[in-house]
Amino acid sequence: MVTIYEVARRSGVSTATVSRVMRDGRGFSAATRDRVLATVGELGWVPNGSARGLVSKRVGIVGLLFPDLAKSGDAEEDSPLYVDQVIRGAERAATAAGDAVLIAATLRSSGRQLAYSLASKVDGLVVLASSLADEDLASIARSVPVVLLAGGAAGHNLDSVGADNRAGTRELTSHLIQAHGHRDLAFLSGPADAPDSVERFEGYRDALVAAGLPSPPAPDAGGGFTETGGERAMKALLARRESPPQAVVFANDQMAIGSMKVIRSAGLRVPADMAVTGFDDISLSRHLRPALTTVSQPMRELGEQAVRLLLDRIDHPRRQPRSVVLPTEIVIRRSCGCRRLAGATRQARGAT
Amino acid sequence: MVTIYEVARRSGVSTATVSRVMRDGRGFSAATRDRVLATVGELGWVPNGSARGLVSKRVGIVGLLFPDLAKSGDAEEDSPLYVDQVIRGAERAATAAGDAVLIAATLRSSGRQLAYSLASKVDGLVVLASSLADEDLASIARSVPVVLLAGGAAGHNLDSVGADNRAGTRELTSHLIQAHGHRDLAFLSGPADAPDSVERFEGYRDALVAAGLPSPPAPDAGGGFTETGGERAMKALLARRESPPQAVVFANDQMAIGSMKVIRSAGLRVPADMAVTGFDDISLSRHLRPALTTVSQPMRELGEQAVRLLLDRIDHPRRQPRSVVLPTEIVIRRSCGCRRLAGATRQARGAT
DNA sequence: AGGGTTTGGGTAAGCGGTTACGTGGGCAAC
DNA sequence: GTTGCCCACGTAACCGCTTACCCAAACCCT
Repeated sequence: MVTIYEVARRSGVSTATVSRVMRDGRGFSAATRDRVLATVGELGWVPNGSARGLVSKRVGIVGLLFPDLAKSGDAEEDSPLYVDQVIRGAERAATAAGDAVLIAATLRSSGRQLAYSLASKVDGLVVLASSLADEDLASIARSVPVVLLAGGAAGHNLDSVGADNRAGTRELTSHLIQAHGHRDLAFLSGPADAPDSVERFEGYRDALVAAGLPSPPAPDAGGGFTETGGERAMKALLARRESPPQAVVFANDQMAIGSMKVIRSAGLRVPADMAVTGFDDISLSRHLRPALTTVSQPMRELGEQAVRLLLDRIDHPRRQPRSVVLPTEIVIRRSCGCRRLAGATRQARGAT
Repeated sequence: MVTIYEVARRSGVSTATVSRVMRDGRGFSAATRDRVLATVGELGWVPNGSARGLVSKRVGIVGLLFPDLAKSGDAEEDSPLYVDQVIRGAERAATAAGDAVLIAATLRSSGRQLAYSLASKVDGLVVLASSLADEDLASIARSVPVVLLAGGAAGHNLDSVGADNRAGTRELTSHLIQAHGHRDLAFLSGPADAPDSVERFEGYRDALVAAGLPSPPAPDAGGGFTETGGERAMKALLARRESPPQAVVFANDQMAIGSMKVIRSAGLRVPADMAVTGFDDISLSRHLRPALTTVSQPMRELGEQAVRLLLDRIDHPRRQPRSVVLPTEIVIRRSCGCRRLAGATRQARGAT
């Protein structure tokens, strides 16, 4: 392994000069710079990041922790596209800042271990909701900067970024009520502990209340944030009721998609017999037949913002924690019963 | 920032003992261990990864370099799901081995810089085809272990993993010819420099030749590996010919999907007027109407294998480079004209 | 009882960079 | 001819761990 000493020796300068050439860009002549750079190229020297990180207290890596749904039981194909987009966004923001992103998926069981292992390798951590038990999150946050993504910032005094779930679902549900005249609705939730799902249910309830309909105490059924989760939730819903509701609001797109085949095999048609909506606007939803009416949230931007907040936090450790809420937007397609798509989307800004 | 010295002092032991407790698990009494662990918990100490990496010559991080198609021009939504799956696979294999994955997307322009920046932070690199110019790849590979993913291992003497593109496309094309009796086919390629695309075209040609049809010198048209790429390629194809071909073999799913609307607006129906096939079997393809006949390749496994090869290489620097080819499998759905799905898939093992 | 081995644990030398500080030469200002 | 300053560069301490080596006490055997 070639080191800075070797480079210095071969260039006839000290290691300090080599280091300066590689960094600031001052304190040496052009001739020296060229000589050093030539040696570097010749030797193929790559400065050791650990050594650099050790002295500068900054490794140029941010971590992204997310829950691995696929691993924890459900089918492979159910893996959340949502996370992929967030990863992409995080990568983009980090690269733009000269950093890189370290990713790790937590199982319920291994979360704590993994988080600590990550923490030792990064300058800070972006933690997606439900990747970590609350106590582990709190513990980690004491030793490394953390920003929370998509929920649950409540108890912890941390930076956080999320989408306006509540306003989005409220707008969407209102559309179902006002534009389509539905009065018999149901909400099928994601995992009980997912803050996203909870907020979306609240938006749903807001809309019902605003329309003078009874306020449901809890979601009608629930499941994972996955296709099979949606399948199960829909089965449970149909089994529980004598007649199907006029419209079903799902906590996310994948659940809505998963429910489709259950609906069909129950002899029902979407949207004629039952309107169906999702949340996220994953790319698949647009291609579906009927195309899925849903709420789009800026998944990639979520990842970007989270990393930006984190980098800012790293540079300013004692700044007041901030909370960023990105707007969502309803996307009207066919599955709600709409036929024409003019003026189809509109932004849902909440007052949360 | 709390260090091992602080932990040692508070526990009344030396740093050596703290280190031993955190690592091997020998050379200290149970009482000492408990005392140290208690202090660690109390202080929330996380060992500094840089310091550790500096002495142990191993940071426990592997890098994954991939091309960012979205960034480099085409629309956002065209981003390759394929890569996301590879990332997940890599993450899984790395986590299983106690490592983590650092990801970075290269633009054409910034590739070299980025690769070096990554190289300084990792123990090794998985490089996806077309993330790096050939010369940069060679240069990087001299200073850090590299395994190549999905192509182009030819010139470089590196470990590599890929899917059996050629056999997959051959089987699929043969199906079009034999089962459906098509004799007028077209192939629409991905980026000209993508080894995957080239191999798929070769498989296509193999099948034509095997059926006694003329061997085309080159793809009928091409584009990026994206929806808009498919759109453009299909437009070019239709513009160039008097009548549409009976079947079109695309270099990947996203292109096939992108072409659908062009086909429809040309007044053609899939598969009645034109059969269409893809490659990859992204999750979207199953949900399409008509569902897309395609070749599935184990994207996640590709990522897993690549990381495993890499970790192996890191442990054994002078082992002979290996090349792993994973089998592909044709997935018969509706877009080729098939109506019944019995015995729908079969593995395509090549002799490559 | 004496010598060898094991056990528990301390000392300190690095790992490969960065950077505060020091130094000598050249040059402008007086 | 001094003095003072800037520039280009070297010296060496230090970042926070790991581990080779050393040592004392306890244990075991003949």
